[in-house]
Amino acid sequence: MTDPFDLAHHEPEPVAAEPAIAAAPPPYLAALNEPQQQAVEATEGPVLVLAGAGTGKTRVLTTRLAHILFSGRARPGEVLAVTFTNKAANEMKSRIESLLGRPVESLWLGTFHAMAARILRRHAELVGLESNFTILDTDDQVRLLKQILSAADIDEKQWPARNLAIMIGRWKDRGLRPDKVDADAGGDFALGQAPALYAAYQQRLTTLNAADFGDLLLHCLTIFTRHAEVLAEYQGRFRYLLVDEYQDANVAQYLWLRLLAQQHRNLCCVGDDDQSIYGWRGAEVGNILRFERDFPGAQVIRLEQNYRSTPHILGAAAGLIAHNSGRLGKTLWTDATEGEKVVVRSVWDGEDEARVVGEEIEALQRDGGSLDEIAILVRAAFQMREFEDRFLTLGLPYRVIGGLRFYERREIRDANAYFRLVVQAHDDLAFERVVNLPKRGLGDATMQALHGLARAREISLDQAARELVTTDELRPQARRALAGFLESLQRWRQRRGDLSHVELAELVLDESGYTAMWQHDKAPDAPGRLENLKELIHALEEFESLESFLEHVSLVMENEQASDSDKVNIMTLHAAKGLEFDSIFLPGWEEELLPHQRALDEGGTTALEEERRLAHVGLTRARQRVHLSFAANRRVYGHWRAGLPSRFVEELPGEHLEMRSETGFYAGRAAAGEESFFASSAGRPSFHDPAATSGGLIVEGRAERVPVRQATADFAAGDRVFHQKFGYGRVMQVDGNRLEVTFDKAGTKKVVDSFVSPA
DNA sequence: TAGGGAATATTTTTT
DNA sequence: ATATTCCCTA
Repeated sequence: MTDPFDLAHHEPEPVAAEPAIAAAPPPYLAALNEPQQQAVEATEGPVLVLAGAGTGKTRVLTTRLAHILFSGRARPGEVLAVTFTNKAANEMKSRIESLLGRPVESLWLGTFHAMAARILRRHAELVGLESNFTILDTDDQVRLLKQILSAADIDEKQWPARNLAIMIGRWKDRGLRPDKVDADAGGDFALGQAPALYAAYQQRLTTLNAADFGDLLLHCLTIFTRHAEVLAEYQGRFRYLLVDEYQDANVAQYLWLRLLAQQHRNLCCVGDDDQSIYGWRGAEVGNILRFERDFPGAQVIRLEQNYRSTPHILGAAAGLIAHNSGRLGKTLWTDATEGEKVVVRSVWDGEDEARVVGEEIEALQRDGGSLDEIAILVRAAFQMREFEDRFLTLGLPYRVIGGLRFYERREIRDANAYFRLVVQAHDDLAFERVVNLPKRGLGDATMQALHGLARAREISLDQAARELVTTDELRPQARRALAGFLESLQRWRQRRGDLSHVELAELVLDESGYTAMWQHDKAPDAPGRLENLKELIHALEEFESLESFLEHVSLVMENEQASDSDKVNIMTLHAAKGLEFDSIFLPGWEEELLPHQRALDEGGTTALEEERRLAHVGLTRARQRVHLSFAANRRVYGHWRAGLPSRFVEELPGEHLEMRSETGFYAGRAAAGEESFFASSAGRPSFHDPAATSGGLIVEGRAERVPVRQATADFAAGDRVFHQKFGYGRVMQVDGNRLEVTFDKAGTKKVVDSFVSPA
């Protein structure tokens, strides 16, 4: 009620002016197609917007929100809009502001976790926390669980803390508090003690005044169910709720939304069941499939006009995803002209694949294409290296998207631990992290003593340390070091009043010796770490206080990606969701890699369908062209393995494909006495090569040997050839069946012609 | 306490 | 192959 920015007040057209608006729709509506308009205007009651890839989902979401505000249906503080990533939240915010033509501050717009944290800070005492509770990240969690495992005398070797963390995370995803977890839910983890360990972990978190990511939602649920008046407050407040990427919501998030939406029932969820690729981290496709049942009277609006891809790409994607069952079903269509067919190519191995992709990219570049508009989407990170290697030799600029985030770096986490300790003296995890960093000569013995005292007295490590230095318990050296550390902490805490938080941060990093530690480190990455620390200080400047910065770090820190010069993008298929590029390369469409073997092992058919959706996401990222490829051989963790084309290749409708496989290629292998890639396929799913009709490759992937194409190839000087061991090269001289070949990489060699094939 | 050598585990990722 | 993590010894 005290929102500083009350839109309804400033708005020249209050609710009474509604008919006039309807008669002449505002410009932002006119720019939308029919179903998009419906999705924007269906403000009342539950709405599910099924938005296929490239159908203008974000546009609908933002316009809908703007429409709700413009029409005076709600003030900014009465709208809750949730996303999964900060990137999505930021994008939505800036687009809404540009639609409204002014900044909006009081909106509840952010990630599920940020919004839940905001609520939880206000009512923390209801779940036994203080409002300044610490938010632990995955790393802290695992450290804590390690302690709990060792306290319970469980061999961390046999039952890794990380696995327990994942297990607990999944329980939290499903909204299960320790008392709700089945006694046998943990399987044989630590001989069935997992649920008890979960309870101990929660106990410990409360003592530490800390919450992990899952708790943010879970504690909210606890508060909502146990304190009707608190729930009622938020239910009354949020007149309209919007949810992005609903297919990614887990059960806890679903319950959270359902509770909050109960009073006004104006819940609009936007999502695409065909893009659900996060089941492995708790997302429940069931949420979106059950929407109409969960919210009776719900309208379902389908956005099916695709503004991104060509008909061939959409056709290929549609044919693939049609193999999934249990879909809500959408048929994407487009006005676009036909465009290029999806290029499917077989290659010998990963290196070959990278070479071919490199060539294609150079060709695109020659035709005036921008590298920024090209992306290589891989299933697993290890596939990236091959491309990086190749692009380095070609001098082709690239960037890798994803990977370690800024705040996950060790030095940043260390620095933050110092800040946390200054702000919150009893942050034991932070204390432990930095008490001996840089080395102060405080080892196991000291820590044992500290922990013992802290546990016995139920006090924090900081307090325990203060007591311990007044006794003779520690060796004089350790005692002096610990006293010095405590003195520094005290000094820094006192200076919070007279220094700005930025100056204080610099002082802490400096006086603690942390900066000096890296300055003296001769490791090659030390200078980079110092750079990062500088960047951290720089980032601090944008915040009012250390506290607000720390909240930002744990919840809202962006994955800064400098959009610098023109570069090819390399990323995983997961990281590509929500992005689009002119040209997409999809390497590694092989059995065991694209339907990933581990996914299949763990999740069976469900996982297979998720893998298929992943492939579908890959295809639908492309505006103009897709080149996909599979390799006959791939080096996996140092071992060569023969592979089969992915079953997904087979599932693509042939009319949208163009096969480009070098004829005679595999024969060359067979002739050289290698085990053919198809020959190794006995007992594997059979593979029908769509090229069989056009390219004269292998027809059925049965166990028989590929017919040897006996040297129809007479080589002449100047021919490009390929050799299994030496790679590509050019024939310099012919002497009977012996060739002198200058290889691109291996230099000049004499080889027998049956060992090379035409390239 | 530190540093080296062995052991281990390598899908996907956000908060 | 490789990177990280862990354990043990000096």
